Amino acid sequence: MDDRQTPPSDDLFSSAGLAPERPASDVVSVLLPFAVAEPYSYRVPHGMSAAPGDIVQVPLGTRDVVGVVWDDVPGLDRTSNRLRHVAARFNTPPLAAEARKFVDWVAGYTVSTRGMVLRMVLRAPGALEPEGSRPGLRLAGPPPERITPARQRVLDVAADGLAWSKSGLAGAAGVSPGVVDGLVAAGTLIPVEIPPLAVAVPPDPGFAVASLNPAQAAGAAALRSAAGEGFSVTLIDGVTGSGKTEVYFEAVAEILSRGGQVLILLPEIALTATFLDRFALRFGQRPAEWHSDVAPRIRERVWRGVADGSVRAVVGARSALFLPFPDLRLVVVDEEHDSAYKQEDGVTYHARDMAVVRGQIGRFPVVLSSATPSIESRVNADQGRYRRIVLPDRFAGAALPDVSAIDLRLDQPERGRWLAPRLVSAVAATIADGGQALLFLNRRGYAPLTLCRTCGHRFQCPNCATWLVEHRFRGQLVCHHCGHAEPRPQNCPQCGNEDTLVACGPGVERLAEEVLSRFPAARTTVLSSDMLGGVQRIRRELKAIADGEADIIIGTQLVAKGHNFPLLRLVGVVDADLGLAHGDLRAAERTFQLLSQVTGRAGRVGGASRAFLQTSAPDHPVIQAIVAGDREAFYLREIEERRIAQLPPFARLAAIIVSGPDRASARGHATALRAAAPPSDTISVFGPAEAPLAVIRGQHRYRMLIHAPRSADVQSYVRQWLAAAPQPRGSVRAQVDIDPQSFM
DNA sequence: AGCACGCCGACT
DNA sequence: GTCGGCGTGCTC
Repeated sequence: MDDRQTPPSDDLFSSAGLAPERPASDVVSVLLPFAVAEPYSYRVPHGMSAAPGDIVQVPLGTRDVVGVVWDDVPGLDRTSNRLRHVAARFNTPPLAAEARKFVDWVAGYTVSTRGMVLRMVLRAPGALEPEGSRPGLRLAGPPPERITPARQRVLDVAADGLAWSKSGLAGAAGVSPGVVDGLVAAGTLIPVEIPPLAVAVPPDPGFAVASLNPAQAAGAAALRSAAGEGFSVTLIDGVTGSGKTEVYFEAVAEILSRGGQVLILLPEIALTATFLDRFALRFGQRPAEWHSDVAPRIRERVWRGVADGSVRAVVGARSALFLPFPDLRLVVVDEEHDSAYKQEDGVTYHARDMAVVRGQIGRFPVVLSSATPSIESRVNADQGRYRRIVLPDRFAGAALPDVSAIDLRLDQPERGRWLAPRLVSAVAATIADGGQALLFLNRRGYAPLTLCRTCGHRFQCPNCATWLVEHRFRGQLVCHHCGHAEPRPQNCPQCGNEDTLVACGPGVERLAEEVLSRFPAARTTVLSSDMLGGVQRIRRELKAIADGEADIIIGTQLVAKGHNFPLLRLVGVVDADLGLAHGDLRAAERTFQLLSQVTGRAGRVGGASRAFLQTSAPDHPVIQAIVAGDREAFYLREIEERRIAQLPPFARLAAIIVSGPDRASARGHATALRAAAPPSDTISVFGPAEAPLAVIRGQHRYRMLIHAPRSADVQSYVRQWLAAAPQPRGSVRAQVDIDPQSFM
């Protein structure tokens, strides 16, 4: 029956004896954006062409879905009666071959399906429809017979002859929309179509060329020449304030002047606002912005602009790596060591590593930048796989702060207080002198644990194996893993006794309480990611601090990252040991990075500055390295320890996390999986063991860890294993995490 | 991802 | 006796 639909052209070919086969474009592979293993085959209708990269709509079951024509040879041949027809082809630029190859590669590496990776590419659903023009008004007709002051104001505003939206015009003239309607009825204003807004004006590489110091200039020259040489990775390694951004901006300028597209990745959304301004100062225009906080309409516009090449520069979070760039020629990964680059759910990938792969596929340079490079990148640079640009000095002679440890065993805070006498007097001296002091504590809320002093009851999250954190300001007990919140009761829910609940340990709110009682006259600000008012509020507070509107800043991790506080003279780390507590393989590295960053906040511009680390382990190598200002000591030691223990980057790790609605089902499947692990001489499997955070959001979790030599193909091993193993049943899940960063 | 198909509790 | 709960599995 399908034979009836054979295209006439085929008959012509066959009758002429020219082509024994029908044209291959008859049936195409279409990759669909969900967890199907392989692309599906569809027939291309007459009069439609469909080539790899084309974005199409195809029928699937009872509905139509969006997919992308892929490069695979179709799995079904044209005689198959399962074939259905491509419904439509979108009038958008095709997904470039480089981007398709990237999707395939990421899926292979992360042991996920290509469809799931494609889903990350197609994450701006409205972007495929052309943006409709908006209705507008323009001054064109004769003036109205009756003129009123309000009408005159509208005419004055519209005298520029440009197209205005109705509300825009009314607003600018200070009149109600009714006045504008009257002028439309009079024929004075005529309706016109306003074309869609351009997303971003192309940045100008020559707008404000920076003056660079000799080290920066050398680095910039190296990056500029790398721009024409195909794939390379360069690590810019320089202390806080050494001007890394200015250096890689020169690489950006070089690519922009060659007409290529540029992507700059940042780990944190809160950082992008100031960064966009900085970009605009150098290039005259803000770049396009891409992260989860961008409004859907804008996202669509950016997606479309990237796809059609009109957007030349994007600054974004890790997901920006999956934008449909047709001509990407440079990726910069700023703060490359940051753990926010690791996506932990869905397709688990590390954006820094995937950026390097993207460069390899597109044959263009990748730049990694950090004041505290990851051990992985540092080793790659040491071994010559990455180039390295070292920026040794701070700008304008700004010195790194003088760091000392305060041994909490000798210099104890009073009971129920968290600041040691030495730190208190340093804060007092700093603010008396007109300087700012930052107290860093990486714990949100008031207290990490609340218990009843009579019966010992502890408040636990109903969905997670965690204690509830008291947030006194909100009057709630909150779980930091699932968001569960309940009011803090007056009486103990277990024994019923009144006023017996006590807060244990400090959070930033409690620290603020202490600071207010010690320094009642000081202007104190608390900065925390859960602050009321969200990202906007945080940005305002950061600016106020930079403008000198605070004396004492109390902050979590948020304050450690990339914000410039020019007046800061003193940094006090309230609990320097916090990150070292749960000794996973990256604990030392992460603590080193965090402490370097937070102490580096002080003294960016002129003047002596100090930092104190409150610690119970002043002899710990990480603390010692920070106090001595000896980065190299830390790196050499940490790299050597990894080598001896055969841990990454000297070996490969992968994790399989089995989760289920109850402990038994999770454990049962994990055990069954373990039993199915293929034997290997070189690859070892450890576990299953209950995850350190055994329950999150009601999901009980077991972990297995796979350890393999660098040369091993872990992905193939895991794929074979999972293919042969029993499939999870019910709501049990098994998730693969290649190169795990978190072991919780 | 949806959506249908398929087997077990409270209702007209 | 039926409506509907969502567990399971398929979609070119």
